[in-house]
Parts: sequence; C-alpha cells; structure tokens
Amino acid sequence: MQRLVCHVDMDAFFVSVEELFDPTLKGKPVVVGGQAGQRGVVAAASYAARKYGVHSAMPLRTAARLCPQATFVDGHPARYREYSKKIFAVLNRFSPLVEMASIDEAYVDLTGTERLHGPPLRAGHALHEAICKATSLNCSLGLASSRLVAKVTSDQAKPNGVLYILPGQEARFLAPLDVRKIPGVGRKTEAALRRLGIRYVGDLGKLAESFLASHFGRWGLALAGKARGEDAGGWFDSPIGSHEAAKSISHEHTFGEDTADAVQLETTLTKLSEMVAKRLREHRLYARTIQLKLRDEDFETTTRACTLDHATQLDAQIAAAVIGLFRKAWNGKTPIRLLGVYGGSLQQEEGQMNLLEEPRTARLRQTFRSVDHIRNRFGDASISLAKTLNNGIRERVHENPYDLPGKAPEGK
DNA sequence: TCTGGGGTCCTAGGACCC
DNA sequence: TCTGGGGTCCTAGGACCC
Repeated sequence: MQRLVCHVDMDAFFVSVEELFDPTLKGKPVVVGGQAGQRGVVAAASYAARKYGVHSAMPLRTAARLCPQATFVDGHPARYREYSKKIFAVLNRFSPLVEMASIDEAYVDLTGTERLHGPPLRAGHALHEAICKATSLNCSLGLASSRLVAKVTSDQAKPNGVLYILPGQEARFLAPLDVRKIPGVGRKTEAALRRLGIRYVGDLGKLAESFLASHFGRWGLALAGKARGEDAGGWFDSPIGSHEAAKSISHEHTFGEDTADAVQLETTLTKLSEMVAKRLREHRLYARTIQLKLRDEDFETTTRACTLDHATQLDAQIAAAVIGLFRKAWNGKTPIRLLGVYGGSLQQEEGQMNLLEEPRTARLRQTFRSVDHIRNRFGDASISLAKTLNNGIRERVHENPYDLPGKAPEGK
C-alpha cells in the first residue's frame, strides 16, 4: 500500500496564540520571546515583523533595532501547551498514528485512510479545516510518501497552505531547493557543502555516494538518501506514533548580567536542581547521570558530568552532585553567563523501587512529594531548599539538605 | 548578530574487561 | 614484556531542531 504521511506545521504559532488572547496584536509586528532590551532571542515573529528582517533565533536587541515599533511579548508556555493538546486531539480524529514532533508540529500517518477521508489532498484540506475550526489558528500541511518529504513540503506550503507531492516525484520536488531545506542540514553543514560547490539538493544527487562518504562519513550517505526523499536511517525512520520515553530532563538559566558571585551561582544551581528533581518526580523518573553546564562571559561552554551509584529524583542529591562538579570546574573568578543542570540516563520508577532503600530515603521521597504538592498550589517560590530560602516552612520540611548520609530528619 | 531554553543524536577517546 | 580485537560504559563537545 502507498504510504501517506502528513506533516502539520502551525504558522507563527506563538504569535498566533498570543493574538487570540490579545486581538489588538493582529496584523501588527509582534515579537514573542521577551522584552526589547533583554538578553535572549526571538521565539517567534509575526509576518508583519518578518518584513523588517526579524526572524526566530535572532537576538531580541537586534530585532528591536530592525523593528523598533514592534510589540515585544513574553512567551506563555502553558498557553502553547494547551493549544498543542487541542491540535493533537483534532489530528487523532483522523488517524490513531499521530506524533507531536514539537509543540507546534506533528506527523500523522494517513496510510490506508482513503475510504475514510478520500484522496490525499481532500484528506489534507479536511484536516486543515478541522484544525482551524477547533483552534482558530492557521497551519500549513505537507502530504507525501515519507516523513522527510512531508516536512519539507509543509514548509513550502507556508503560509496557510496544503501541498501534496505525488509518489515518484519526491526527488524532482526536492532538487531545486536549497540544501538548507533538508532537516539536519544546518549552518555548518551548509557551509561545508558550499565549499564543495553543492548548493541545491539536486547537486547532491549527482554526486557519487563514495564522494559524500569520504567527506562526511556516515552522515554523507544519509544525506544522499535524504536528497532522494528517503527516511532511511536516523530519526525519520521510526514509525509515526511510537513516542519514546524522554532521555534527559534539564533546566538552565542565563543571568541578566554575568556574575562571579559564588553564593548567587550556587543558589542558582540549587534552584535548577530543584526544578529538575520536580520534573523527574512528575514523570516518575530517576536520573543516574547528573551534568553541569557552564557558559562564561566569552560564550565558552563547558560541561561536566558524573554518574551516581544510584539513580535519584531528590533535590538534595542532584544539588550536591552538581555543586560538587561546579566547585571543581569553576576557577572562582571568571564571570558566568549561564548555568545548567541536566539529568540523564533516566530510569523508570519500576525496577528502581529497591528493597535496600534506606527508610530515611523513603521518608525523604514522601517529603518531596508533599513539597511538590505545595509548590503546585502556591507556586515554586513558596518552598525551597536551605540554599535558596530561609524560612520556617523549609526548616520543618527537611533540614540538612546536602549532607544526606547524616542524621535522619525527624518528621515534618 | 553579542547570541534563550528545551531537547536529540553523533563522534571520539579512555578505561576496563574478556 | 611494547603487545590484538572487540564490547561496553563513561565523559566532553558539537551540530541541529523548534
């Protein structure tokens, strides 16, 4: 049976959602991601702002210079997640095989749904209309025989379009496009290809695979396959809807101004550790690898990782590990721009429940569940570890956050 | 251009084991 | 003692995506 993949990509998603909450923004140059003077980058720009050269990933200050009259809006992740769920629900009516590839982008496997939804283009238009009706948001839609081609197609359909590539026409459709349009080809690969005189996808097809392999290794062979529109190898190869478990959970923070204040730095690491631990508990996951990320004033980035004897989801254990790494990695002088805390090598709760767990660790776990509950009701700032806060609630919740092997905390 | 925050995947080298 | 060929785990860095 002919495979039919649909890729759905929302148009200027964050901006469009903000317009629903504030209709006066409609038609104006709008930048989502932060205020004009802030450190940070553009998360999304309205089409009116794009006319001035503003685009996502651009520094906010640059955007403000290019388009001073733009309205700058802070992002609202909860709103975007809410709309993302609505979109998923609509897509699920068309096929059980749906995969959200990001908050504003999804793949739907429509293979074999012709009797239900009609031929590809009709199905596509029905989907497009259903999304618009349910969310009042525009999207663009690509239909093709592979995930890769469907994704490139939805991009070509923008804005607010539906496009179908007939089976057999994949390579011909891709050939005139810039190599940068191939997912996975970024700035570096584009530059490397340019040096070899390769600019368009069609140029790739003309080259011997041995040539590509000699310059790019395995990646070169994958590239040749992509130029033909194949999903073979790598992420695109996985079946649609086979959502895999998270592999890492992380939080990072860029300071408004670089700082070499050890107390501020370690307080921030503690806060980030708490956020990571909270999410681990929400997902019933345990992290065995803890990683620190440092970025200095020159934008030099270093990472330091350690693997624990036992996977954990406890604030204090993560904070202790990451602060240990930090004290070894930082010279105490260099101003720091960014700190990050990562949990990796994640394990499910099952299999982790080990009988050897110390009773006091089990009590701590219970304590943290209660802490999460309070945080969910009253906000993250309501309760915190010793390093970040000094109030009675924390004292009663647990003392001695770093020195776990010490005396057991008594009750709460 | 003065560069966020959340992720994924890949490579490469060293340790360690058989 | 100057020495092979995996396999796996761990760490560090980098490209890329939205």
